[in-house]
Parts: sequence; structure tokens; C-alpha cells
Amino acid sequence: MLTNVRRATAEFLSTVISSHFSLASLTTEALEAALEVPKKLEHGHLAFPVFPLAKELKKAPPLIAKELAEVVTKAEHPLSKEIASVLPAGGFLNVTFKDAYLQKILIDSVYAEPGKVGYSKKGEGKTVVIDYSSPNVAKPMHIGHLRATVIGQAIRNLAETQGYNVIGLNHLGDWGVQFGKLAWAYMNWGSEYDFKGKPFESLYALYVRFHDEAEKDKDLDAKGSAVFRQLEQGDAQVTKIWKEFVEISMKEYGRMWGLLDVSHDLVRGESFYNNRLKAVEKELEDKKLLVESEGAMVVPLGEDMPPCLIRKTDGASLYATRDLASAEYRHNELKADLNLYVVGVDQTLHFKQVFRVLELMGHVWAKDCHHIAFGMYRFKEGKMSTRRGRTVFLEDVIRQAIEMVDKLIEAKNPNLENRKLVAEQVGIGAILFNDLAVDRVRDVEFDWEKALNFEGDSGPYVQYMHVRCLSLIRKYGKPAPKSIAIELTSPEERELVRTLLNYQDVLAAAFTTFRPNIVAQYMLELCAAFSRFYNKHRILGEAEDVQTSRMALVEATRRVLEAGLRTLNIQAPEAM
RNA sequence: GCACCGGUAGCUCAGCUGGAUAGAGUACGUGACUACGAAUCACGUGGUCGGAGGUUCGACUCCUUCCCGGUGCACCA
Repeated sequence: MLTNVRRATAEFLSTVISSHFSLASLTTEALEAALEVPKKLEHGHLAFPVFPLAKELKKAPPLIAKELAEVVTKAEHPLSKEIASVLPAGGFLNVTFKDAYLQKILIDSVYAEPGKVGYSKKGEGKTVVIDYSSPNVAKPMHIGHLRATVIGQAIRNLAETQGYNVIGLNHLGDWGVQFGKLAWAYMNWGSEYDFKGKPFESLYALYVRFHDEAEKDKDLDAKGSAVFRQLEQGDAQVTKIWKEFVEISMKEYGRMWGLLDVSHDLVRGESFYNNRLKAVEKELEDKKLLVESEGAMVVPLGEDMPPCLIRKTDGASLYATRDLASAEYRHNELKADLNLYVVGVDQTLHFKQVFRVLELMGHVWAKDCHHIAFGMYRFKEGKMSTRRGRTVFLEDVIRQAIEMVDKLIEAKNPNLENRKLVAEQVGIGAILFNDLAVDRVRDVEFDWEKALNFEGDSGPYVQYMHVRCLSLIRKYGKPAPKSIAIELTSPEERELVRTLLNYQDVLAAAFTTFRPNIVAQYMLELCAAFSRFYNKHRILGEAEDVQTSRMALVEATRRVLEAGLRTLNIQAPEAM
């Protein structure tokens, strides 16, 4: 796509510039990095800001640009024949390519590898381990899990577009004192609940009840802790109960992941690391990092951070201990070149500490560990709490969206086939897009009205454009042409081609910054460009060469839309 | 108190490593379905980019400082 064009242009410009001016440092690489995609097409397809050259050449930028434009226009180079104009504009050198050239590049790259539009090979031979959507056993998934799930899955998809080998990891929260508490509750009150008929609801009810009663009865927490110790020592009865909890919960989460079309490759709950904790502690001890402090064992981290707590006064391990073991597991056994944690911003300090400890341990790969933080959901009513049972449940949001879409279909397209399926695809698409379109570090205010809005910048808008493309192709009646016969020169067509060519860069940028919203925002831009084209120009029934050329453009658009939606884990229905 | 993250149109948000006249959606007003799907498009109203300094040819973007909001700060995860 445009990536290749930029490279070629940089080479061209660098040879011309270095033969014309005597400049110390302007490599092809530097030039490639300096080349910009202007915001507006009137500034060309690629622009080179010459300002940095001004000092060395002792000339005003507009003069340099003017001089360069003349030289580049005269220069002979394989690329010359593809360039329509090289014009100076202030301190910028604006390069515009011939429409036929870009059109050909677009079509070639869209058809190059089926299903892999915009892919790159940057990550080839490397493995990325990504930990996402890891819920805590016995707690229902609420709206906050949407982010951990959807952002994680999107980054996972993005990693695949960059050619990485991807391992999606479910770091299930299946260990800790709360399971002692829950087991205690189960043994004492379990019979009051319908565990056969409604296992997960019962489990959650026990959880809420335990915390309610613990506020009144101060001994309850201690009883729970005692049961957890039994669990840690491998008590058969408690272990059996615990396994049951995990199973019930996984079944419930599986249902939710199924709805969202999310999947992991590996489940490695916190309990998985139990038999590795001793080794971590020993390693820390051998490396003289472990220090006793107030009865606990910690790793001091310097002035700017509180110490990392490794072992409690009572000898038990902690969150950080398990994460250290997990990080080593991911590096040593899963062979992670990149280790990503998609976890809320409230864990920022924790991960900073863990990564710092890894550094102190001498693990150079600590730099390849990244906490991909996302902001919290806020509510007008105040903070949400699972313990108090005051929550917006993920499933309710999804169901609500599907129901609203279903009503909309009834009004707009009552004879639609697969209505149920489409309502699901569109409803879920709306929820996912609403979440993915905003920068992940921001807190978001959950707003039912906005999440369930299907007009304007939204998932259904993007899906609708895809449906439109498909509808055109259906009416066209033949497979879409694989080439653009004539030059499409209207502003709308040129803008659409230009936007489509950016797709590959967008994927790369979204992955390197771990920000799926870059893709989502791009999708909106692309849809707007397509819409303007569609509304302005007739496609079917035009003269043969015009019709086929525009149809080829429609199909190219459709493929990029489909690929982009897939990256965001949103379905592209055929009709809606 | 210290640390990290946010503050852009009435509201919800974009703005890529500093680049050309700060953009969408929504809301409000107007127009476009006897032509390819109106979940659409076009036009209009709406801005001291939290405040103040600084760096730079150029700052929403970088630095300093202050204000507001969020989050975190040792035996939970």
C-alpha cells in the first residue's frame, strides 16, 4: 500500500537531494521518516517538510522547496513517470502521484493475499503473549470487563496482522483468600441455594452474602482465611469445592466470550503458579534482592517507588509473587518476545513494580513487558461495586443492544433473513465499537444512550457501509473487476483511493502503540470517504469502463472494511 | 502529602513520531429518497485546545508551574 510508495519516494528524493545539495545527513531512512501524509489531498499524497534543511543550507525554507521541486521534476528516475506533480508550498515539497499508479497499487495490494489485506511481516518469527479478559472466579463479568476483553482481543488481532505468532492467555483469577471465604460460605450456607439449576448465580449470591455478613460478624474473615490455608495445603474436600467454583465460572465466562467471539489459546490461572513461587523467592534471595521489612519480605525499588511485597508476615505469597512467576513462565516456556498485560489503569503501580523487580533480577527482557492500561468506567450514580451487587452487567448491556437492534430491523427491514443473527452482530458491533473508538487510557462515562446509538459514528454505521458495498456487488451480478481500467479523477474517488491506501500504516501504528482506537477512527474516515463517493457518483448503469472501474473501487473498499471490522472483532453482516 | 493518567465545540470524543486554515458525531436549523439501502449525504450555528510562562522556523502535541477531575501509594487481587 502506501508504505511501499513512501519507501520508493524516499529513495528517489534522497538521491536527487544528495546530488544537488551537499548535505551531511539525509539518508533514505531519515527521509522516509520525515515524509508525511498530508491531511488534505490538495497538499499531495506525500509531503516533505524542508524546514530542517534551512540551517545547514542557510536558505529560507520556501526557497529550498522551490529549488527542490524544480530539480526533482527534471530528475530521471523509474518513479518519475508515476508522479503527476512535485510542487513547493511554503516550506513543504508536495508530491502528487498519478491516479492510475495509485489505483493499481491499491487493487494489487487488496488482492495480494486473500484475507490478509494490510498485513505486514514485521513480527515474523516472533511470539507475543497477551493476557486479556482475565476475570475473577465467582464474580460475574460487568461492563468493566468489556474493556479488558475487547481491547485485548483487538490487540491480539492486530498482532496477527503484523505477522506475530500470538498466544492469548487467560490469567484467570482463581486463587487467593477469597476462595477460602467462598468455600466457607458454601459449606455453611450452600444448601440454601440452587447450585444445580443456577450454579453461577448461586456462587455470586454466596459471594455477596459473605461480604455483607462479614461487615457485621468480624470473625468471618478469619474463618475464611483458615479455609484458604486448608486449600493451600491441598485439603481434598476444599480443593474439590474450589475446582467446582472454577468450573462453574469458566462455563459462565465461556458463554460471554462466545457472544463476543473472543478466544484464548491458553488458560493459566493464578493457581497454576503455586508450585513455582518457591523458586521465584529463592531466585530473589540468591540475587540478594530480598529484604526483611516489618516482618514481611520485600524487594526495595528505590526512591521513586514503594517496595514490592513478596511474602507476607504469615509466610503466604502475594499477587506480585505470582506475577513474577508468570512473567518468567511467559518468557522461558512460552518463548514470549513481547509480553502484554491488558489490565486496568488501577494496576499501573503494581506492574511498574513487577517489571522493575524483573530488571533487578537481571532479566533484560523486562523491557519487552508492557502493561496495556485502560481507563475505568464511571457512572453518574457513583462507583460500581461487585461486592455490593451494584453493577452494570456485561450481559445486560449486550442483551439490551441486541433487542434494540432487533426492533430497528423490524421497522426498517422486516423481511430480512437471519434476523436473529444479524441483530446479534449489529448489537454487539455497536457495543464493541463504542468502547474501541475511544483512547484506552481515558476513563469513560457509561452512557446507555450513547452505547446504544446506531447513528453517526458507530459500529452499525461502519457495518452499514459494508452492507451497501455488498448490495452494489450483488446488483452488479458478476464478480467485481480486479482492475481499474480508467483513471478515476473526481475528488471523491481520489480521496477514497488515498484513504484506502493508508490502511496498512494504520494497522502498524495501532499495534506499535497498542491502541485499537486508531483503527476504529480510521474506519469512520473510510466510511465517510466512501459515503461521499457513493452519494455523488452513480456506479451501476454508467458507461462500461466507468462502471467496472468504480465497481473495482467498491470491492476494494468492501475488503478493507471487512478486514478492519475483523481486526476490531466486529462482524460484517451481508445485510441488515 | 507523593506518584501516574486525563482536561479540545452545549454534550461524547478524534487529532499518528511537533507541521500547512484544530476535526467528527450528537444536539439545534435547512435541504436531498419515482436512481445503486435515508442506520445515509450536503449546508449552517457552535473553539481563549483548563490558566500562565518557556523551547522552536512552527506547539493541542515538548518543558516548567498552577488549577480541576480520576487512579494508586505494604501484607487483597
